[in-house]
Amino acid sequence: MRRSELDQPAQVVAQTLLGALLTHSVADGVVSVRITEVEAYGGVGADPASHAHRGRTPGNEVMFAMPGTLYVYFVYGMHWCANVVCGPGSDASAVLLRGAAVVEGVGLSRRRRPTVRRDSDLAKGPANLAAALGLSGSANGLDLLRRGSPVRLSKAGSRPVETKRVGVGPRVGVGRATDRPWRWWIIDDPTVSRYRAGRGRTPR
DNA sequence: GCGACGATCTCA
DNA sequence: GAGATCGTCGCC
Repeated sequence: MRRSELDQPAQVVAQTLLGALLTHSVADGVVSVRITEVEAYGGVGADPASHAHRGRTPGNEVMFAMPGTLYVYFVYGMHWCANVVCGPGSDASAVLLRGAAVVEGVGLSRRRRPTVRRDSDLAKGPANLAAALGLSGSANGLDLLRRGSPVRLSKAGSRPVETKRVGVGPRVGVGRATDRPWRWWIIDDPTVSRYRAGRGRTPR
């Protein structure tokens, strides 16, 4: 996958990433997933629901890195979530990876998620996706396009997803800017998470 | 320095 | 439908 494909607004990149492959290689082995559900988040001042909305802080600085950088953050005191930093430029927009199908390394991902029954649940939901891939804070800031990087993004061997098979709707669990249909998923795919409305909040 | 709250998940 | 669980940021 070329950097220029990611050097675009997150809403564009989000749809590009459907069907793409994300691979994490460690000493124990490799887990590779096919992305089935994504959400776009805007940059500074552009999206009240984005971590970058209020500007650069030590916690969100990776969002300001170049497109193709992996942004991993910690939520709810126990979960990690993974994002692909987008553009244009380093505008701090990003795409949250919410769902995926494990296509390689099912055994390793099952060891990371021992309670899971169905394979389709291994990387269903953003925190589960990060867990199945073994992504945590130490992967924050990695370049997903650099040759030799432990976490890689590619479209090799993946057919583009047909437009008619892509669903669109509001983001999950987001309490601000709830009117933006910035979530995309592959229709009828069992690895797409269930929709839950966010707690309502006064716009900021 | 403090406290509210969050891009979640699991189980009842 | 609620609890687990804690880092981060904004505000006092």
